[in-house]
Amino acid sequence: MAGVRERARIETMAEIRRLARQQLAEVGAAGLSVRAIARDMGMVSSAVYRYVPSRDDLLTMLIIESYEALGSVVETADASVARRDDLFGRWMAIAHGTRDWAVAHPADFGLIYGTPVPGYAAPPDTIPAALRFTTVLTNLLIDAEALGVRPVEGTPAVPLRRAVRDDLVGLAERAGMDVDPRLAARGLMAWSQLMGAITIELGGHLHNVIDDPVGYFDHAMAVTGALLGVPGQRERRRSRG
Amino acid sequence: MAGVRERARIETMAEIRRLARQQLAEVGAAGLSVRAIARDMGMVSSAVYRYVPSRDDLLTMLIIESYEALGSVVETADASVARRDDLFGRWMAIAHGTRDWAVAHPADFGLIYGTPVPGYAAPPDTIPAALRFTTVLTNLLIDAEALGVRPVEGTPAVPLRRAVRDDLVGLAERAGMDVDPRLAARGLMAWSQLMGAITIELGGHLHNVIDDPVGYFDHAMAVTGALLGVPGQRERRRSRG
DNA sequence: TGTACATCAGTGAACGCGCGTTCACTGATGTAC
DNA sequence: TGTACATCAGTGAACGCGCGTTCACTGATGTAC
Repeated sequence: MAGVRERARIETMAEIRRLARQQLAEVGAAGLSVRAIARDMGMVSSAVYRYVPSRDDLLTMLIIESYEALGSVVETADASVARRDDLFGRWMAIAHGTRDWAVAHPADFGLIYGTPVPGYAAPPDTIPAALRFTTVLTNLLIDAEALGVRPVEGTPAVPLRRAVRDDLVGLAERAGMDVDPRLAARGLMAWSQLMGAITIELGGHLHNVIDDPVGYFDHAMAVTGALLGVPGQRERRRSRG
Repeated sequence: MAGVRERARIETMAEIRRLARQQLAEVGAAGLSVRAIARDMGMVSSAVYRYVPSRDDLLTMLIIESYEALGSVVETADASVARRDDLFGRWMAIAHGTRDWAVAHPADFGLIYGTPVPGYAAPPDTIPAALRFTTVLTNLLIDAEALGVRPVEGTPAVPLRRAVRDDLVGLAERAGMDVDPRLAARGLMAWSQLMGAITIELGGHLHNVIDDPVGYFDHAMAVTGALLGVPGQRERRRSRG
């Protein structure tokens, strides 16, 4: 019957997380305060310690949750594209999914991809959660390789230094990808382009520059997709017609 | 004779800034504390108020200084390339200059391009300082346009939405550039790719992925440069030979 | 060159505030018999 | 179904700490005559 106590505990826990997240948005990670949460809940501060071992653990919890939330959003976005060989469509869905989430939850995005909080080292528990996002991208690369995409076609060929090549081969191996290191490099670049575009927008650096941030983002991601070697609708339509 | 008093004042001011910057690195922007600075200087906390009107003004000072420092680094990097028509060389110098500075001063980089501190709104005084960096990039675009660079050549053509096109035309006009909006878009993208690559590296997201971050960065920026339409050494050598 | 006054760097105490965390406690909810 | 005991959510006080900012002050440095 899920006991009254247990149900209450779950609800209280959820409330703590909700208020913590709200505080994150209002005062930032460094300002996150156990006492403030207690105050918002109409509790005495020590009561919160029945639910959360310490402030740092609370922060870790929020980080993991944010990774999970973004991971889930991106998995859904990718999965929403029915034609699995529409790599461009999948890339655009992933990119827009990420941006939409980041714009809706800027503080959460900042928590995981923003300036690291000095003195706080994210514990290893966060790694699996963080992998959800990158796995979606990795799978896209694997499918691209399987479909015979080569990043060099149609986009500039830039040589890869030996050391970087080795890094990328290692990355591919660990991820179980059998992928050309150049394609892997393009994947990483697409990732950082995505994060960079979002970071710059959230940082307000497009104010008075771009009034249509979605439009600009869409364009930038389309170019990035092309750079990945993933043909856009236009190109594909042409090559089919 | 620059008066003893005046010289002392300048030195003390410099010391405050130095310690503030050190604190920034150690505890982050949110943890920046007037009292801690005073403590480090062996002064009483109220003494600092002879030099700095308030904590927020101190933060603003640091932001402006960081923009100036980065701007200066990038101006120097760009100027260090003797052949002004070597657009690729200039781009690479700018990119590496930015990364080197960011790696050497991660907290300062975070202050200006990292997660915004909630509740703190950068005053307009920061704008001119921020423009130093973007002006260097803008000039590169202007020179690219003058040299007849068209982003479409050799890199994927992706159509620009009307609204974004208008934004970019406006941007170009305000910056005094007579530049194809597509080229302007590529310039913005290069900027966000640059910032994204650095943010991701500083955030530790390349740990256990890339052991040679400089090499990877160099590759990524070379590809980005090609995307800008700026021919790389290799291509240029070939087209010359 | 010497004196009288103004400037200003730095002191020390205080105001009112917030923080994380511990601990002994009360009283309600759950469990075993 | 009823009683005895165990569990556990939440209390309230306390520890020791840090913060930004103001204010009346002392004493050294600078300036005008």
